[in-house]
Amino acid sequence: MTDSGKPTLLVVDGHSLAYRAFFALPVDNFSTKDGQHTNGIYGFLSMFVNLIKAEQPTHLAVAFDTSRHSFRTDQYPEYKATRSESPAEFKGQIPLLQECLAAMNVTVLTKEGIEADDILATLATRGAAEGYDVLVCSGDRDTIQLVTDDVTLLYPSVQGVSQLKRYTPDAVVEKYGLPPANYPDIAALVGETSDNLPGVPKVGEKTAVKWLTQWGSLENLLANADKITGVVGGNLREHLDDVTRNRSLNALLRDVELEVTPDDLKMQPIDAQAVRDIFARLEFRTLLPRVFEAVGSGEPADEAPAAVAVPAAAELDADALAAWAAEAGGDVALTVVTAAGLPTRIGLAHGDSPVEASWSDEVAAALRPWLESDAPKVLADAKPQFKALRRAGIRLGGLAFDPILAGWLERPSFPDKTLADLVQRHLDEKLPEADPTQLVPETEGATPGQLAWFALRVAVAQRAELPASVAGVLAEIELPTLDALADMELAGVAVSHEKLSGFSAELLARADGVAQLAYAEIGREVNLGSPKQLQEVLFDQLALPKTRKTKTGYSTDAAVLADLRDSNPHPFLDLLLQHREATKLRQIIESLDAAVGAGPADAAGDGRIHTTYVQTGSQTGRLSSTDPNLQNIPIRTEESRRIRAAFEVGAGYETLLTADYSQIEMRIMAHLSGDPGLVEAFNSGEDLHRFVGARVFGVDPAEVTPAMRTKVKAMSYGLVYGLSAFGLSKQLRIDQSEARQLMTEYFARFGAVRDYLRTSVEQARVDGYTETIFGRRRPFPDLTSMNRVLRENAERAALNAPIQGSAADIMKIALFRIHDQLRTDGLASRVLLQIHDELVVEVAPGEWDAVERIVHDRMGDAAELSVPLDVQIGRGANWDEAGH
DNA sequence: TATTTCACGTA
DNA sequence: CGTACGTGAAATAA
Repeated sequence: MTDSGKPTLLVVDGHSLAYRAFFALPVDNFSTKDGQHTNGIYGFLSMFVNLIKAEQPTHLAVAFDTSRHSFRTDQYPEYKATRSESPAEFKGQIPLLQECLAAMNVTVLTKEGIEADDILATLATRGAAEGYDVLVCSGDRDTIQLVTDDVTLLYPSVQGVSQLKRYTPDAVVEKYGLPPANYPDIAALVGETSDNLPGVPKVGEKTAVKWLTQWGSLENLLANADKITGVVGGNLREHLDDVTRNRSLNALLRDVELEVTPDDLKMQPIDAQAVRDIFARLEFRTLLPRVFEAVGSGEPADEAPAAVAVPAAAELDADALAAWAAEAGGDVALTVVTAAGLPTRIGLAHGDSPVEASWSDEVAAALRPWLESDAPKVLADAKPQFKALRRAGIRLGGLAFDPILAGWLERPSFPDKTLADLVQRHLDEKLPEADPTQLVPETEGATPGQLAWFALRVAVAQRAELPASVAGVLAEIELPTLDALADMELAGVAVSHEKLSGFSAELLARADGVAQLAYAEIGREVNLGSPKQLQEVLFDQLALPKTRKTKTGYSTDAAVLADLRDSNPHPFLDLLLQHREATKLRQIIESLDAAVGAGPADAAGDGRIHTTYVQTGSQTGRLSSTDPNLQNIPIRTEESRRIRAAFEVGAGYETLLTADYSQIEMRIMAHLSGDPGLVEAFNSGEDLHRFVGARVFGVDPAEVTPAMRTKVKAMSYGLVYGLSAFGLSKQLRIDQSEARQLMTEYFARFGAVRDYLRTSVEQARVDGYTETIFGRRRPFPDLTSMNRVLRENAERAALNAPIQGSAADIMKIALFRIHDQLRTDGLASRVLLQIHDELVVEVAPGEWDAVERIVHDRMGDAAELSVPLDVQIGRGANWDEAGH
């Protein structure tokens, strides 16, 4: 609202300003880590929030061009024809910018065949007529014609996009000597090179203004063209048509049919979560507070009209609750509120009548039959609730849907982490949440019954839009796996504190000793853990050749140091590598040791480590493991295996069993590609790499040398990741030409593999997603990106996704079948760990034979492929012994 | 104090 | 210029 008391309408030309920002800001400083350029978006938004803060508009819209084609190009095909193609780096930014604006609830306007400036002109004209103070912000000079007492133009100066010059009628007169309405006349005479609209030769702004002042109007000037003397007079007479054309083209349309009126453009509170999401994606950090400051965080304690009345949950006693559950047919949503890993409250919902109760022995006893039954249940983020119930002695049955898992399957790249996110996305409502920072929250959070009510409605919405194949993955793979994971987390794995702490002390002593020697080599003490200080030592003090560049300098990673050691041997390098190894191992040991018995509050003191498997933790379908991560325990070096030796069979159990799939990804490649050679390799029983090496190098399997085997092995594994000749040469330390030769030979023998990889990416480009053997999908929007880095990254990931994902599916199927069968067969043995293609099982006394058979068979028959699934079993008192 | 970067462990 | 993850220390921003 301005001083005049009139509302202020701000209309912005999104395209022209983003384009200016694109050139004003260096691309290099504004790209996400996967290569999406963001400088235009950032520059635009930065200017935009400043503008909003400074001008405090009450109404707001941003207009965009739809394409280069418009009614002007219809009239005059050469219009803007000389304008060069906008850079590839810019193209993808406009849709993302529009997403940002949508998240901010800013109206974005486009219209086919109409340029953004015509939309601005229409809104400005209408707004002024309807009593608004109008601000037009555009980088196109033609918008000067819009300026009136009610319409001010904000035009970016050459210094930068954030410096906006205000054009009022007076300012226009001051700059051009004529009122705004005459500006198009000037422009018509002068012409506009950037629009490919030639004007009258030798006529610039000065002459144009002089003529127009003298003759009063363009029409009068043109009518009297024969009275103009000199060369310019002749030029004018020769270019009368051009001037008329220019004048008709540079007149902005003021009556474009729009679906909105100025009144519809009232500023809306932003969707704070959506803004956070998109900014996180674009890796904008400093912008977020600025946006919130300019337009408010939009988190409406103030006005948020609850779109839908949330039904109050009825508080029931144990018997009433049990009766309610027994009567409810169909899906019932369930929410278990937990504290310290145990249930405290429980809520149920079915239809529009949520009910709830505090957890008690009575409630547990009354509800147990229903909870353990197959009656279908919907739980959002079921695993922790499942675990809490198990600690209370109840094993939940009938898990039918989990909105969090469903959301992840639908959008694995950007999973919604909470029910609140899903309520926003699928219901477009706000889940009432208490402000955790307030001791006595102003806003009440949803009660357990209400949470269940929301979860059920989200589930209904998700079920309606989940593709059948994805719904199948949820029901047939993910939900059964969830049960198994909960049990694995509860079980934990026994780890010997004694073994760990002894080793840790040893490593600490060694690291110190090595560090002292390293200091002696360079004559001073530095922090060997600091890449920055190491760069000084290596490249300044020791003047070693510069290595691979990183964002902040030159790399000092192990591969680089090993190269450096070959070319420029120096004792410091060896000592540094030794120090790294020792400190890394020690760090791993320390964090494991801290997790023994400590762990989450709910598991303290049992001498076991309880990891958490994040079922939504990957984009391919794999699990991830956190707190601590037990999927990256060292194995490669002799020394590091001492860590695995600390993972022991627990009290009351007899031994550990490890089982792993050998070359599962290559087997999946063989299956998916149907390559006869590769299929034969796996069916022949011959060692895979020996077999492949024999084919590639044209020798007998017996004659395959270790060097040959290493090469084809690297090639085979690299294929799965989309390896290039460059990458292969680097890894094998051979010439690129030799690497290329190797690839050629390989594909000559295994051509179907290449065909498969090629067609699967092309198919993904068409579909927009990849699919595993079992129907798990992963979207790949970047496969059609104009940005080469983005596109090629997406291509490699798309190549890998069906293979890694199918392997993950197979392992999950094997895992829950083993888990389930151990229980139904009445065995006490239990699965403890999953490391992508390996399982670790704790075997109870006397159960080895039965357990080995179950594990072997269920892993072997988890999927029916055109090649066998080979399973290796190991046995030992600890993980190192059991491994192989 | 919170977030980012580098390095490095696994499949 | 090889996919998929999680963690900790140091550096950097706030």
